[in-house]
Amino acid sequence: MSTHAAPGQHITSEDSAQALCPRFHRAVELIGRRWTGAIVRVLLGGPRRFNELLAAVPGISDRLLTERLRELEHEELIVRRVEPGSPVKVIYELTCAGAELQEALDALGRWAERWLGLQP
Amino acid sequence: MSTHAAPGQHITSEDSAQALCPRFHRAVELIGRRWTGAIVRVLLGGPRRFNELLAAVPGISDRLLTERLRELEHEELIVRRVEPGSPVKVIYELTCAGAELQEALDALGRWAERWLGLQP
DNA sequence: CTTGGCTACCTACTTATGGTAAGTTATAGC
DNA sequence: GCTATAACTTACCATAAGTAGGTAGCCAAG
Repeated sequence: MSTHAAPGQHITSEDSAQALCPRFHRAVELIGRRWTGAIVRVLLGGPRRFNELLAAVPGISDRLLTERLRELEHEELIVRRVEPGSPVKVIYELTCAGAELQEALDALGRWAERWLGLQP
Repeated sequence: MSTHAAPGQHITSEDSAQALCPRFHRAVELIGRRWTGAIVRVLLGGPRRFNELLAAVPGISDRLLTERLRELEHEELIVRRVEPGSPVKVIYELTCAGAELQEALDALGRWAERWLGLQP
């Protein structure tokens, strides 16, 4: 098994590409991106406005929140809804696909409760 | 778990710091780091040697694999065992804590099967 | 006894991603 | 006209990831 293909060469399906389910890989890369899991978890609690998310996800910057929301929208895990008015309200909520991440995120949450101490 | 607010409930800046369980946050930052989820998932299939992991996780470089393995070892999700011999064998396997990620990763895997297409 | 191969790394360098701060547009209140 | 708020942009710098190449220890072939 020549794993590491010569410089510049691409890894082909022969070599190990199927060793790990590619959909799982995509999923972990997607919700694993910094802040994404946290954002989705907040949205599991119901629709939220931009600034509510900013407050609910401690540490994230507005730039990154925008970026992550765009990505999630593109992946169709959330929808963006604009309510016109005095100051416009932009509301984000989970799609069906997004909401179904609950089981996985809850399982991860339970694991974290059990195994992760709190010392940083 | 007290993490979720009821649908529609308002999140204020006071509770924002605690709005998202810090352990969950650590967990998602930990297994969300690039490749980490994939590595753990391979190890759920049993102990693996360095080069076996390299082959089983398509796309990862040896440098990053080393780095991720060190991190996982430090977090006590895996143990590193060296078997002396002609060419030394270095074997990585999950600790109890690591093995218990199975539920969460399986749930994510099921979600990915259901919702993620394959087009890259 | 030198050459080449294997395993499990390490070092240096380049590119991509994340973080910080300031600016923008539009509307509203004073 | 001045200031505020919401939801972003833009510009810039820091950190993380990707790539290339090298190393040490051992073995077996030539």
